[in-house]
Amino acid sequence: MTQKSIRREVDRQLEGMREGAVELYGEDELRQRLEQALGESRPLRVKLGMDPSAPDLHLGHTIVLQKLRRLQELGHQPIFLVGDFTAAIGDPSGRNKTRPPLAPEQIKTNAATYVEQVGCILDVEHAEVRFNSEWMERMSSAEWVKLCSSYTVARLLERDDFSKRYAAGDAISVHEFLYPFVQAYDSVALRADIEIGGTDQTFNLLMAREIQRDYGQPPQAVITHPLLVGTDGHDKMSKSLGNAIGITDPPAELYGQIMSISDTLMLDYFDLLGAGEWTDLAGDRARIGRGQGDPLAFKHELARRLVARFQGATAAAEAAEHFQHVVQNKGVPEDLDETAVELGAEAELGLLELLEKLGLAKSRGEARRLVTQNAVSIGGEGVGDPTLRLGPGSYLIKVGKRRFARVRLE
RNA sequence: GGAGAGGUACCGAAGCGGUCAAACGGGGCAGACUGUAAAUCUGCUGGCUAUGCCUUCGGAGGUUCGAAUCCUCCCCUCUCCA
Repeated sequence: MTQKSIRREVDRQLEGMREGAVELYGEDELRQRLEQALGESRPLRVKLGMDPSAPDLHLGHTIVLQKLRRLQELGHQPIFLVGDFTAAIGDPSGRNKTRPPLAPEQIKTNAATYVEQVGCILDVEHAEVRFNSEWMERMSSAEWVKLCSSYTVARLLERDDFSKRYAAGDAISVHEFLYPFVQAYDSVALRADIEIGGTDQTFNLLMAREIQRDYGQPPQAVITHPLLVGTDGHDKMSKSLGNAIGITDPPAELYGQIMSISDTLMLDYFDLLGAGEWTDLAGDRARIGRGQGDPLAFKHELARRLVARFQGATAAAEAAEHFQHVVQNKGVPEDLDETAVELGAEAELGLLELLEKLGLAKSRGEARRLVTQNAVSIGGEGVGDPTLRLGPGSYLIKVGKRRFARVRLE
Protein backbone atom coordinates (compact mmCIF):
# COMPACT_ATOMS: atom_id res chain seq x y z
CA MET A 1 0.00 0.00 0.00
CA THR A 2 1.22 3.42 -0.83
CA GLN A 3 1.43 6.10 1.80
CA LYS A 4 -1.50 7.83 0.21
CA SER A 5 -3.77 4.80 0.07
CA ILE A 6 -2.92 4.07 3.70
CA ARG A 7 -4.07 7.54 4.65
CA ARG A 8 -7.31 7.01 2.80
CA GLU A 9 -7.83 3.66 4.46
CA VAL A 10 -7.14 5.15 7.89
CA ASP A 11 -9.82 7.76 7.30
CA ARG A 12 -12.27 5.14 6.17
CA GLN A 13 -11.55 3.04 9.23
CA LEU A 14 -11.83 5.91 11.66
CA GLU A 15 -15.17 6.71 10.18
CA GLY A 16 -16.30 3.15 10.76
CA MET A 17 -15.04 3.26 14.29
CA ARG A 18 -16.94 6.45 15.01
CA GLU A 19 -20.18 5.03 13.63
CA GLY A 20 -22.84 5.10 16.31
CA ALA A 21 -20.29 6.12 18.90
CA VAL A 22 -20.68 8.84 21.47
CA GLU A 23 -17.00 9.56 21.89
CA LEU A 24 -13.66 8.43 20.60
CA TYR A 25 -10.83 9.06 23.02
CA GLY A 26 -7.20 9.04 21.92
CA GLU A 27 -7.93 9.65 18.28
CA ASP A 28 -4.53 11.06 17.33
CA GLU A 29 -2.67 8.11 18.78
CA LEU A 30 -5.16 5.78 17.16
CA ARG A 31 -4.57 7.34 13.77
CA GLN A 32 -0.84 6.78 14.11
CA ARG A 33 -1.30 3.28 15.30
CA LEU A 34 -3.65 2.49 12.46
CA GLU A 35 -1.20 3.82 9.91
CA GLN A 36 1.56 1.74 11.34
CA ALA A 37 -0.59 -1.38 11.63
CA LEU A 38 -1.88 -1.05 8.10
CA GLY A 39 1.65 -0.61 6.84
CA GLU A 40 2.61 -3.86 8.54
CA SER A 41 -0.75 -5.53 7.62
CA ARG A 42 -1.27 -6.24 11.26
CA PRO A 43 -4.68 -6.09 12.90
CA LEU A 44 -5.32 -3.96 15.96
CA ARG A 45 -6.50 -5.73 19.08
CA VAL A 46 -10.03 -4.63 19.97
CA LYS A 47 -11.30 -5.47 23.42
CA LEU A 48 -14.90 -5.76 24.53
CA GLY A 49 -15.54 -6.99 28.04
CA MET A 50 -18.76 -8.19 29.59
CA ASP A 51 -19.39 -9.52 33.05
CA PRO A 52 -21.49 -12.67 33.10
CA SER A 53 -23.81 -11.23 35.69
CA ALA A 54 -26.98 -12.61 34.09
CA PRO A 55 -27.64 -15.78 32.11
CA ASP A 56 -28.76 -14.10 28.91
CA LEU A 57 -27.68 -11.26 26.69
CA HIS A 58 -30.22 -8.54 26.06
CA LEU A 59 -30.71 -5.97 23.32
CA GLY A 60 -28.52 -3.47 25.14
CA HIS A 61 -25.52 -5.78 24.90
CA THR A 62 -25.91 -6.07 21.18
CA ILE A 63 -25.01 -2.45 20.44
CA VAL A 64 -21.38 -2.94 21.38
CA LEU A 65 -21.30 -6.47 20.03
CA GLN A 66 -22.39 -5.19 16.62
CA LYS A 67 -19.66 -2.63 16.89
CA LEU A 68 -17.11 -5.28 17.67
CA ARG A 69 -18.25 -7.16 14.61
CA ARG A 70 -17.96 -3.99 12.59
CA LEU A 71 -14.34 -3.65 13.67
CA GLN A 72 -13.79 -7.29 12.86
CA GLU A 73 -15.06 -6.56 9.37
CA LEU A 74 -12.59 -3.71 9.15
CA GLY A 75 -9.87 -6.31 9.57
CA HIS A 76 -9.10 -6.11 13.25
CA GLN A 77 -8.78 -8.75 15.91
CA PRO A 78 -11.86 -8.87 18.14
CA ILE A 79 -11.31 -9.95 21.71
CA PHE A 80 -14.40 -10.87 23.66
CA LEU A 81 -13.47 -10.78 27.30
CA VAL A 82 -15.68 -12.59 29.74
CA GLY A 83 -15.32 -10.89 33.08
CA ASP A 84 -15.72 -13.97 35.20
CA PHE A 85 -13.39 -12.53 37.82
CA THR A 86 -14.90 -9.06 37.71
CA ALA A 87 -18.41 -10.51 37.97
CA ALA A 88 -17.47 -11.64 41.44
CA ILE A 89 -16.64 -8.05 42.35
CA GLY A 90 -19.69 -6.48 40.78
CA ASP A 91 -19.35 -3.46 38.53
CA PRO A 92 -20.29 -0.36 40.53
CA SER A 93 -20.78 1.66 37.34
CA GLY A 94 -23.99 3.62 37.36
CA ARG A 95 -25.06 1.95 40.54
CA ASN A 96 -26.36 3.51 43.66
CA LYS A 97 -25.66 0.52 45.82
CA THR A 98 -23.31 -2.41 46.16
CA ARG A 99 -24.07 -5.32 43.89
CA PRO A 100 -24.77 -8.59 45.59
CA PRO A 101 -21.96 -11.05 44.92
CA LEU A 102 -22.60 -13.88 42.46
CA ALA A 103 -22.01 -17.50 43.26
CA PRO A 104 -19.08 -19.00 41.32
CA GLU A 105 -21.27 -21.68 39.70
CA GLN A 106 -23.68 -19.03 38.55
CA ILE A 107 -20.86 -17.06 36.97
CA LYS A 108 -19.65 -20.17 35.23
CA THR A 109 -23.01 -21.06 33.71
CA ASN A 110 -23.67 -17.45 32.74
CA ALA A 111 -20.28 -17.23 31.05
CA ALA A 112 -21.05 -20.31 28.99
CA THR A 113 -24.35 -18.94 27.71
CA TYR A 114 -22.76 -15.55 27.00
CA VAL A 115 -20.15 -17.04 24.73
CA GLU A 116 -22.79 -19.10 22.99
CA GLN A 117 -25.13 -16.17 22.52
CA VAL A 118 -22.39 -13.83 21.36
CA GLY A 119 -22.00 -16.27 18.51
CA CYS A 120 -25.22 -15.07 16.93
CA ILE A 121 -23.71 -11.64 16.37
CA LEU A 122 -19.97 -12.10 16.28
CA ASP A 123 -17.91 -14.55 14.29
CA VAL A 124 -16.52 -16.21 17.38
CA GLU A 125 -14.48 -18.68 15.34
CA HIS A 126 -12.15 -15.85 14.46
CA ALA A 127 -12.46 -13.93 17.68
CA GLU A 128 -10.28 -14.32 20.71
CA VAL A 129 -12.46 -15.30 23.65
CA ARG A 130 -10.76 -14.83 27.01
CA PHE A 131 -11.67 -14.92 30.68
CA ASN A 132 -10.09 -12.48 33.08
CA SER A 133 -9.80 -15.06 35.83
CA GLU A 134 -6.96 -16.39 33.67
CA TRP A 135 -4.60 -13.69 34.92
CA MET A 136 -6.46 -12.28 37.90
CA GLU A 137 -6.53 -15.53 39.81
CA ARG A 138 -2.79 -15.81 39.57
CA MET A 139 -2.07 -12.26 40.58
CA SER A 140 0.03 -12.08 43.70
CA SER A 141 -0.68 -9.73 46.55
CA ALA A 142 2.45 -7.78 45.74
CA GLU A 143 1.25 -7.25 42.19
CA TRP A 144 -2.13 -6.20 43.49
CA VAL A 145 -0.52 -3.56 45.65
CA LYS A 146 1.54 -2.35 42.72
CA LEU A 147 -1.56 -2.12 40.54
CA CYS A 148 -3.50 -0.19 43.15
CA SER A 149 -0.65 2.20 43.80
CA SER A 150 -1.02 3.66 40.34
CA TYR A 151 -4.24 5.54 41.06
CA THR A 152 -5.47 7.75 43.86
CA VAL A 153 -8.58 7.74 45.99
CA ALA A 154 -9.35 11.33 45.03
CA ARG A 155 -9.43 10.34 41.38
CA LEU A 156 -11.65 7.34 42.07
CA LEU A 157 -14.02 9.64 43.88
CA GLU A 158 -14.25 11.81 40.80
CA ARG A 159 -16.50 9.17 39.40
CA ASP A 160 -20.06 10.26 39.32
CA ASP A 161 -21.57 7.14 40.83
CA PHE A 162 -19.03 6.99 43.65
CA SER A 163 -19.18 10.68 44.44
CA LYS A 164 -22.98 10.62 44.48
CA ARG A 165 -23.08 7.67 46.80
CA TYR A 166 -20.40 9.22 48.96
CA ALA A 167 -22.20 12.54 49.12
CA ALA A 168 -25.48 10.80 49.93
CA GLY A 169 -23.83 8.95 52.80
CA ASP A 170 -24.40 5.57 51.18
CA ALA A 171 -22.08 2.65 51.67
CA ILE A 172 -19.19 2.07 49.28
CA SER A 173 -17.24 -1.08 49.96
CA VAL A 174 -13.52 -0.98 49.30
CA HIS A 175 -13.71 -3.88 46.89
CA GLU A 176 -15.86 -1.76 44.60
CA PHE A 177 -12.87 0.50 44.16
CA LEU A 178 -10.99 -2.53 42.93
CA TYR A 179 -13.26 -3.06 39.97
CA PRO A 180 -11.83 -0.40 37.67
CA PHE A 181 -8.30 -1.59 38.48
CA VAL A 182 -9.10 -5.07 37.26
CA GLN A 183 -10.85 -3.86 34.15
CA ALA A 184 -7.86 -1.64 33.44
CA TYR A 185 -5.39 -4.41 34.05
CA ASP A 186 -7.31 -6.61 31.62
CA SER A 187 -6.29 -4.19 28.92
CA VAL A 188 -2.68 -4.59 29.99
CA ALA A 189 -2.95 -8.37 29.96
CA LEU A 190 -4.60 -8.38 26.55
CA ARG A 191 -2.41 -5.63 25.12
CA ALA A 192 -5.53 -3.90 23.85
CA ASP A 193 -5.20 -1.24 21.16
CA ILE A 194 -8.84 -0.26 21.33
CA GLU A 195 -11.53 -0.90 23.86
CA ILE A 196 -15.20 -0.38 23.20
CA GLY A 197 -18.00 -0.09 25.71
CA GLY A 198 -21.08 1.81 26.82
CA THR A 199 -20.89 5.38 28.08
CA ASP A 200 -21.42 4.07 31.60
CA GLN A 201 -17.99 2.48 31.27
CA THR A 202 -16.20 5.69 30.39
CA PHE A 203 -14.35 5.94 33.66
CA ASN A 204 -13.19 2.34 33.65
CA LEU A 205 -12.19 2.51 30.01
CA LEU A 206 -10.17 5.67 30.44
CA MET A 207 -8.53 4.44 33.60
CA ALA A 208 -7.16 1.57 31.58
CA ARG A 209 -5.22 4.09 29.50
CA GLU A 210 -3.37 5.33 32.57
CA ILE A 211 -2.70 1.88 33.91
CA GLN A 212 -1.39 0.76 30.53
CA ARG A 213 1.07 3.68 30.55
CA ASP A 214 2.18 2.64 34.01
CA TYR A 215 2.89 -0.81 32.66
CA GLY A 216 4.84 0.59 29.76
CA GLN A 217 2.20 0.02 27.12
CA PRO A 218 0.79 2.57 24.73
CA PRO A 219 -2.67 3.53 25.96
CA GLN A 220 -5.67 2.06 24.19
CA ALA A 221 -8.11 4.15 22.24
CA VAL A 222 -11.55 4.17 23.78
CA ILE A 223 -14.83 4.20 21.90
CA THR A 224 -17.98 4.70 23.92
CA HIS A 225 -21.54 4.01 22.79
CA PRO A 226 -24.97 5.13 23.90
CA LEU A 227 -26.87 3.00 26.35
CA LEU A 228 -30.12 1.42 25.32
CA VAL A 229 -33.02 2.42 27.51
CA GLY A 230 -35.03 -0.49 28.90
CA THR A 231 -38.71 -1.26 28.40
CA ASP A 232 -39.65 1.06 31.27
CA GLY A 233 -38.59 3.97 29.10
CA HIS A 234 -36.10 5.63 31.42
CA ASP A 235 -33.44 3.41 32.98
CA LYS A 236 -30.70 1.70 31.04
CA MET A 237 -31.59 -1.80 29.98
CA SER A 238 -30.51 -4.27 32.58
CA LYS A 239 -31.65 -7.65 33.68
CA SER A 240 -31.49 -6.72 37.33
CA LEU A 241 -33.77 -3.73 36.77
CA GLY A 242 -36.26 -6.03 35.09
CA ASN A 243 -36.53 -3.86 31.99
CA ALA A 244 -34.54 -6.02 29.59
CA ILE A 245 -35.50 -7.80 26.40
CA GLY A 246 -33.43 -10.96 26.06
CA ILE A 247 -32.23 -11.87 22.59
CA THR A 248 -32.85 -15.56 23.23
CA ASP A 249 -36.38 -15.13 24.50
CA PRO A 250 -38.89 -17.23 22.57
CA PRO A 251 -39.45 -15.43 19.24
CA ALA A 252 -43.10 -14.63 19.95
CA GLU A 253 -42.12 -13.20 23.31
CA LEU A 254 -39.27 -11.18 21.85
CA TYR A 255 -41.55 -9.83 19.14
CA GLY A 256 -44.30 -9.00 21.61
CA GLN A 257 -41.94 -7.19 23.93
CA ILE A 258 -40.64 -5.02 21.14
CA MET A 259 -44.20 -4.26 20.04
CA SER A 260 -45.14 -3.02 23.49
CA ILE A 261 -42.46 -0.35 23.80
CA SER A 262 -43.54 3.23 23.40
CA ASP A 263 -43.25 5.04 20.08
CA THR A 264 -40.56 7.32 21.43
CA LEU A 265 -38.55 4.37 22.58
CA MET A 266 -39.08 2.67 19.25
CA LEU A 267 -37.27 5.46 17.46
CA ASP A 268 -34.46 5.19 19.95
CA TYR A 269 -34.19 1.47 19.40
CA PHE A 270 -34.15 1.92 15.68
CA ASP A 271 -31.41 4.52 15.87
CA LEU A 272 -29.22 2.52 18.20
CA LEU A 273 -29.84 -0.99 16.93
CA GLY A 274 -30.45 -0.60 13.25
CA ALA A 275 -29.80 2.79 11.77
CA GLY A 276 -26.40 1.93 10.34
CA GLU A 277 -27.70 -1.19 8.70
CA TRP A 278 -31.34 -0.61 7.79
CA THR A 279 -30.88 2.46 5.68
CA ASP A 280 -33.98 1.56 3.66
CA LEU A 281 -36.09 2.51 6.68
CA ALA A 282 -34.44 5.87 7.27
CA GLY A 283 -37.21 7.71 5.41
CA ASP A 284 -39.96 6.08 7.43
CA ARG A 285 -38.10 6.80 10.61
CA ALA A 286 -37.81 10.47 9.77
CA ARG A 287 -41.50 10.75 8.93
CA ILE A 288 -42.53 9.12 12.20
CA GLY A 289 -40.17 11.41 14.04
CA ARG A 290 -42.20 14.28 12.61
CA GLY A 291 -45.43 12.68 13.77
CA GLN A 292 -46.36 11.39 10.33
CA GLY A 293 -46.42 7.92 8.90
CA ASP A 294 -47.59 4.71 10.46
CA PRO A 295 -45.83 4.01 13.76
CA LEU A 296 -47.47 0.62 14.20
CA ALA A 297 -46.29 -0.69 10.85
CA PHE A 298 -42.83 0.64 11.57
CA LYS A 299 -42.75 -1.08 14.92
CA HIS A 300 -43.77 -4.34 13.30
CA GLU A 301 -40.91 -3.98 10.89
CA LEU A 302 -38.48 -3.21 13.68
CA ALA A 303 -39.66 -6.20 15.69
CA ARG A 304 -39.48 -8.48 12.68
CA ARG A 305 -35.96 -7.42 11.77
CA LEU A 306 -34.66 -7.74 15.30
CA VAL A 307 -36.11 -11.21 15.77
CA ALA A 308 -34.66 -12.15 12.40
CA ARG A 309 -31.26 -10.81 13.37
CA PHE A 310 -31.02 -12.97 16.47
CA GLN A 311 -33.13 -15.99 15.59
CA GLY A 312 -33.49 -16.11 11.85
CA ALA A 313 -36.07 -15.07 9.27
CA THR A 314 -38.34 -18.08 9.77
CA ALA A 315 -38.70 -17.48 13.48
CA ALA A 316 -39.35 -13.80 12.79
CA ALA A 317 -42.10 -14.53 10.29
CA GLU A 318 -43.74 -16.95 12.69
CA ALA A 319 -43.53 -14.48 15.53
CA ALA A 320 -45.12 -11.78 13.41
CA GLU A 321 -47.94 -14.09 12.44
CA HIS A 322 -48.44 -15.23 15.98
CA PHE A 323 -48.65 -11.64 17.14
CA GLN A 324 -51.25 -10.74 14.56
CA HIS A 325 -53.32 -13.76 15.24
CA VAL A 326 -53.20 -13.83 19.01
CA VAL A 327 -52.83 -10.25 20.00
CA GLN A 328 -54.29 -8.13 17.26
CA ASN A 329 -57.11 -10.46 16.31
CA LYS A 330 -57.54 -11.78 19.82
CA GLY A 331 -57.23 -15.30 18.53
CA VAL A 332 -56.05 -18.43 20.22
CA PRO A 333 -52.52 -19.64 19.56
CA GLU A 334 -52.57 -22.75 17.38
CA ASP A 335 -49.47 -24.41 18.69
CA LEU A 336 -50.76 -24.61 22.23
CA ASP A 337 -49.88 -27.89 23.89
CA GLU A 338 -52.45 -29.51 26.08
CA THR A 339 -51.39 -30.20 29.63
CA ALA A 340 -52.94 -33.13 31.40
CA VAL A 341 -53.79 -32.69 35.04
CA GLU A 342 -54.81 -35.61 37.19
CA LEU A 343 -57.87 -35.11 39.27
CA GLY A 344 -57.68 -36.77 42.64
CA ALA A 345 -60.47 -38.69 44.27
CA GLU A 346 -62.45 -35.46 44.32
CA ALA A 347 -63.17 -35.53 40.59
CA GLU A 348 -62.98 -31.76 40.44
CA LEU A 349 -60.37 -29.09 40.92
CA GLY A 350 -60.62 -25.53 42.20
CA LEU A 351 -59.95 -22.92 39.52
CA LEU A 352 -57.44 -21.07 41.68
CA GLU A 353 -55.46 -24.22 42.32
CA LEU A 354 -55.46 -24.99 38.62
CA LEU A 355 -54.19 -21.54 37.67
CA GLU A 356 -51.35 -21.94 40.10
CA LYS A 357 -50.53 -25.45 38.88
CA LEU A 358 -50.38 -24.24 35.28
CA GLY A 359 -48.03 -21.44 36.22
CA LEU A 360 -50.55 -18.82 35.16
CA ALA A 361 -50.43 -17.36 38.65
CA LYS A 362 -47.61 -17.33 41.18
CA SER A 363 -49.82 -18.12 44.13
CA ARG A 364 -53.45 -18.78 44.83
CA GLY A 365 -53.74 -15.29 46.18
CA GLU A 366 -52.63 -13.96 42.82
CA ALA A 367 -54.97 -16.35 41.04
CA ARG A 368 -57.83 -15.08 43.17
CA ARG A 369 -56.93 -11.51 42.33
CA LEU A 370 -56.87 -12.28 38.60
CA VAL A 371 -60.21 -14.05 38.70
CA THR A 372 -61.97 -11.35 40.70
CA GLN A 373 -60.57 -8.73 38.34
CA ASN A 374 -62.08 -10.46 35.34
CA ALA A 375 -58.73 -11.32 33.83
CA VAL A 376 -59.52 -15.01 33.44
CA SER A 377 -61.67 -16.68 30.86
CA ILE A 378 -62.40 -20.30 30.06
CA GLY A 379 -63.27 -21.18 26.49
CA GLY A 380 -63.92 -17.52 25.80
CA GLU A 381 -66.35 -17.14 28.67
CA GLY A 382 -65.26 -14.76 31.39
CA VAL A 383 -65.25 -16.16 34.90
CA GLY A 384 -65.42 -13.99 37.96
CA ASP A 385 -66.08 -16.59 40.60
CA PRO A 386 -62.98 -17.64 42.54
CA THR A 387 -64.77 -20.59 44.10
CA LEU A 388 -65.45 -22.21 40.73
CA ARG A 389 -64.54 -25.88 40.51
CA LEU A 390 -63.91 -27.77 37.31
CA GLY A 391 -64.76 -31.37 36.54
CA PRO A 392 -63.15 -33.67 33.95
CA GLY A 393 -62.85 -32.33 30.43
CA SER A 394 -60.77 -30.07 28.18
CA TYR A 395 -60.49 -26.37 28.85
CA LEU A 396 -58.89 -23.42 27.15
CA ILE A 397 -57.86 -20.94 29.80
CA LYS A 398 -56.80 -17.41 29.11
CA VAL A 399 -55.26 -15.09 31.67
CA GLY A 400 -54.75 -11.44 30.88
CA LYS A 401 -54.17 -10.59 27.27
CA ARG A 402 -51.46 -12.98 26.29
CA ARG A 403 -51.29 -15.95 28.61
CA PHE A 404 -53.01 -19.13 27.49
CA ALA A 405 -53.15 -22.74 28.55
CA ARG A 406 -55.02 -25.75 27.28
CA VAL A 407 -55.69 -28.34 29.95
CA ARG A 408 -57.31 -31.70 30.15
CA LEU A 409 -58.59 -32.66 33.54
CA GLU A 410 -58.87 -36.38 33.99
C1' G B 1 -10.94 4.35 70.24
C1' G B 2 -15.06 8.31 71.49
C1' A B 3 -19.99 10.71 70.38
C1' G B 4 -24.44 10.57 67.64
C1' A B 5 -28.07 8.74 63.80
C1' G B 6 -30.09 4.56 61.58
C1' G B 7 -31.55 -0.82 59.78
C1' U B 8 -39.55 -1.66 58.26
C1' A B 9 -42.76 -5.56 52.76
C1' C B 10 -39.81 -5.63 45.48
C1' C B 11 -37.77 -0.20 46.28
C1' G B 12 -38.29 4.60 48.94
C1' A B 13 -40.65 5.89 53.39
C1' A B 14 -44.40 6.40 57.80
C1' G B 15 -45.55 3.86 62.30
C1' C B 16 -42.79 3.89 68.11
C1' G B 17 -47.19 -1.19 73.38
C1' G B 18 -53.15 -3.33 71.34
C1' U B 19 -57.81 -1.12 66.20
C1' C B 20 -50.60 -3.39 62.15
C1' A B 21 -50.08 -7.95 57.13
C1' A B 22 -48.21 -2.56 58.65
C1' A B 23 -50.20 4.64 56.13
C1' C B 24 -48.20 6.99 51.67
C1' G B 25 -45.32 7.06 47.02
C1' G B 26 -42.81 4.20 43.23
C1' G B 27 -42.70 -0.47 40.88
C1' G B 28 -45.55 -4.84 39.49
C1' C B 29 -50.23 -7.15 37.96
C1' A B 30 -55.26 -6.63 36.14
C1' G B 31 -59.49 -3.81 34.09
C1' A B 32 -61.24 0.53 30.96
C1' C B 33 -59.37 3.39 26.77
C1' U B 34 -55.94 2.11 22.53
C1' G B 35 -52.17 0.58 17.86
C1' U B 36 -51.17 -5.49 23.17
C1' A B 37 -48.70 1.25 22.12
C1' A B 38 -47.56 5.66 25.23
C1' A B 39 -50.39 8.95 28.44
C1' U B 40 -54.69 8.74 31.59
C1' C B 41 -58.39 6.60 34.91
C1' U B 42 -59.87 2.38 38.32
C1' G B 43 -58.80 -1.86 41.31
C1' C B 44 -55.44 -5.30 43.48
C1' U B 45 -50.51 -6.12 45.38
C1' G B 46 -47.21 -11.86 52.07
C1' G B 47 -49.02 -17.11 52.24
C1' C B 48 -52.89 -20.67 53.27
C1' U B 49 -57.07 -26.22 53.84
C1' A B 50 -59.73 -18.47 54.65
C1' U B 51 -65.34 -14.31 58.51
C1' G B 52 -60.08 -17.84 60.74
C1' C B 53 -54.90 -19.40 60.78
C1' C B 54 -49.47 -19.06 59.62
C1' U B 55 -44.92 -16.25 58.43
C1' U B 56 -43.00 -10.97 58.11
C1' C B 57 -40.71 -4.97 60.49
C1' G B 58 -31.52 -6.48 60.83
C1' G B 59 -30.37 -11.29 64.28
C1' A B 60 -30.89 -13.85 69.06
C1' G B 61 -33.01 -13.63 73.73
C1' G B 62 -36.27 -11.08 77.46
C1' U B 63 -40.47 -7.92 79.74
C1' U B 64 -45.90 -8.04 78.93
C1' C B 65 -52.41 -10.81 78.68
C1' G B 66 -50.34 -8.51 74.07
C1' A B 67 -44.22 -5.98 70.74
C1' A B 68 -42.43 -3.38 64.30
C1' U B 69 -43.07 -0.48 68.79
C1' C B 70 -40.04 -1.43 75.66
C1' C B 71 -35.21 -3.99 77.70
C1' U B 72 -30.39 -6.90 76.89
C1' C B 73 -26.68 -8.75 73.79
C1' C B 74 -24.99 -9.28 68.80
C1' C B 75 -24.49 -7.98 63.41
C1' C B 76 -24.59 -4.14 59.65
C1' U B 77 -24.69 1.13 57.63
C1' C B 78 -23.90 6.43 57.96
C1' U B 79 -22.04 11.19 60.24
C1' C B 80 -18.68 13.89 63.36
C1' C B 81 -14.29 13.66 66.50
C1' A B 82 -9.44 10.99 67.42
